[in-house]
Amino acid sequence: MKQKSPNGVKEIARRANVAIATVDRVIHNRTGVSAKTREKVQKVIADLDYQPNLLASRLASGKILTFAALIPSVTNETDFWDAPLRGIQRAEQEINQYGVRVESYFFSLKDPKSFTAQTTKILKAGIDGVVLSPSFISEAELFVAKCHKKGIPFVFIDSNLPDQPSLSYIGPPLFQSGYLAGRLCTYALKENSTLLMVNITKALDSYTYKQIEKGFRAYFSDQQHSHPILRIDIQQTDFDSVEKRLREAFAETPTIDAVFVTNSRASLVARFLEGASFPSKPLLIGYDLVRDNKPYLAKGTIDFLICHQPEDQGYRSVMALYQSLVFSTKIIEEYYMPIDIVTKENQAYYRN
Amino acid sequence: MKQKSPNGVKEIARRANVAIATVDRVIHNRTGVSAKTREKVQKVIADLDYQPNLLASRLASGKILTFAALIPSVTNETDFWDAPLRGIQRAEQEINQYGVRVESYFFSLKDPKSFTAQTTKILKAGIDGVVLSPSFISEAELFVAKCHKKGIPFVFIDSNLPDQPSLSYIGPPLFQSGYLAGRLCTYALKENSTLLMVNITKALDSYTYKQIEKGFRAYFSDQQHSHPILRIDIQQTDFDSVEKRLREAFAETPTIDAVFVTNSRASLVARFLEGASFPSKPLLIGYDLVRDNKPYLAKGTIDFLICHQPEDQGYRSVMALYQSLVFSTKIIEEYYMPIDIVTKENQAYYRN
DNA sequence: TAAATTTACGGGTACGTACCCGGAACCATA
DNA sequence: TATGGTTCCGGGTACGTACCCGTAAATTTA
Repeated sequence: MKQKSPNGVKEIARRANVAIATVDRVIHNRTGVSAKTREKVQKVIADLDYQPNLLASRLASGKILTFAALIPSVTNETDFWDAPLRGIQRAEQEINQYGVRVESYFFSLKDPKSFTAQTTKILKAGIDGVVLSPSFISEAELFVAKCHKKGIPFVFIDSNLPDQPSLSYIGPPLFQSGYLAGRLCTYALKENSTLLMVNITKALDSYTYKQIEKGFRAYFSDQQHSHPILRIDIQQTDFDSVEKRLREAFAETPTIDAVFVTNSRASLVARFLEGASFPSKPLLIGYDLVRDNKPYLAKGTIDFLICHQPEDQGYRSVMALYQSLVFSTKIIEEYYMPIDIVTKENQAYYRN
Repeated sequence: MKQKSPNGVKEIARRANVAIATVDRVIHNRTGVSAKTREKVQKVIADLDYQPNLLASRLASGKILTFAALIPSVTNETDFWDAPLRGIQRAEQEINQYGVRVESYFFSLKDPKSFTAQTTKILKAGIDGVVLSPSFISEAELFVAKCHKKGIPFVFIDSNLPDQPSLSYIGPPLFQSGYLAGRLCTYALKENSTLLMVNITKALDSYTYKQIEKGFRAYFSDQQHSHPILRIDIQQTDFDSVEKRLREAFAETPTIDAVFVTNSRASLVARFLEGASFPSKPLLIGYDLVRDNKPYLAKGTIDFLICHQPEDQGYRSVMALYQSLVFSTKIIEEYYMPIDIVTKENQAYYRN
């Protein structure tokens, strides 16, 4: 009934009067083909607008790719990295149908050595691609240099190391997200309000915080009317330390009407605010819909959380490797996540 | 070197002492297998936790699936549906590697007959699955009834027809998005402010508008202090009609401090606001980052746009069909999109 | 009990690509 | 011319599954 005209390489071989194997050589730029034959075959390929059948290709090759994901472990201090991990696993589930494995490696944010230890493991494991959070800058640089030498592609997730030969960076546009935080603060500001910016972290000097602060300040310098910005840095991440410093700050500066916490620890400030009493509660903005923040957002103590779809970051990172290695797709070098505003009202529908 | 233990059906056949064809019969619940043999094979399958190789499966079967997407065409009045279309095309690009085609059918939002005409075409085309926007309720019901009878799965996109045997609904949670609009309005409200809610549409009676309004009102009835809500319905979508009605409304009620437009036509209101003069510009909230809204958002005339990732809706709709038909994955019946808040500051990073 | 059905099952080929292996043609050297 | 080494190319099998076809066994019918 149906006249079957052979498809793919077979048809190319027929038209070019060569064997399938030769077509294969041309397609994969292998040696062992004369210039003349190569041209002839390439012409036929172009004429037919040939698209290889990836099903058949991957089936026949039988290769299985293994990716490594190197991210901080979830601790009881923060479950932020649970979301990217979920995304990574979702991606794996999707593509292991097509012969791809993803192995997750975890390190402690408190211990650079744990990071390095895992990188050693990864290099030994014979991996085809890496997703990593370059939390420790020099250690990460060392690692990706080795990857680069071995020809192993890598993508950065959540924070970037510019000027590295990474396949891609997938994460937030930091400056602009600080800028947005500025805008959101304005809803609480009166004529002579003061803004409070709080860094609760040990790693204050990181690129991340600098960019966010720049953006935040830029917003106000773009406005006609400016407000004083009080900045406090709290190196200890326990509640008592935070409370002490905040109490001092509010005592000293009673005009604070908006608080911006530059990372996911807004819940600590929220707890403080609930314990203290104010004529009118200051506006509170933070980052990330992590476990500890949720109840305070639901109660309205936290007004806004800025989020960058951490799960999707994980998913996209793995898929970027997959796209690149399997389909040779060109990958966007810097993929910036959207800047999402999460509130009490839309939280239920937010895909973290 | 490497000891090859045959995989998949071959290994099952070996262990169960039957032919591959018999294993195949069991896997696909085909007839022609004795109860005893069937059980024996099923046991082996369970023991091995066998997962069929979809690459090989789809390669061998050679079947190609065809989906239809039935959505409104982009007009010069609104380019909203451009985004879902992009998502649909992105999905197609991704899965046509695996033997799936997606054909798009367009209808005019002004003409129910064009909708019906396209459904007829689709039914004739011998389609394996349908994505549709059920803009015309009774016409859509007729169509999906026919699909259901033929065993063709369908998913609703952007708006829903409850109580239909759809595979899935993918779209916004309307009530809650109206609710959020309420919250966002409050930033502009003073003690005795009035709220203005504007419907600019011919199809006012749709489920969509009712849900949004419910949510919007619910927000204010949940607060202690309530504000009067003025609602005006404008059936003509040209600027002159809109201007006239708005002029009247603002003249009559000078206390309007926030305007909520219940669909993507906020740009019309923005244009009016820019033409008029106010002591302080009312807050303006609308829906969707469509072409016409963008400049007003950038200028700050529109303060917030609520968006529901229309491109992703298109993508997810197609993928839902794919997942269901190819992998027999169980699909979430009602997939609600997140409620995104787009402002001047984060617009550049919003993936529409 | 023999013949006619029906049921159960196995052999084998095809899907489109990857890649091994072996042979022909060509070239250089002695 | 004989020998050895390249370069170039084709045959053929494998990947894991789907499905056609043929036949032995079981069952029904005469």
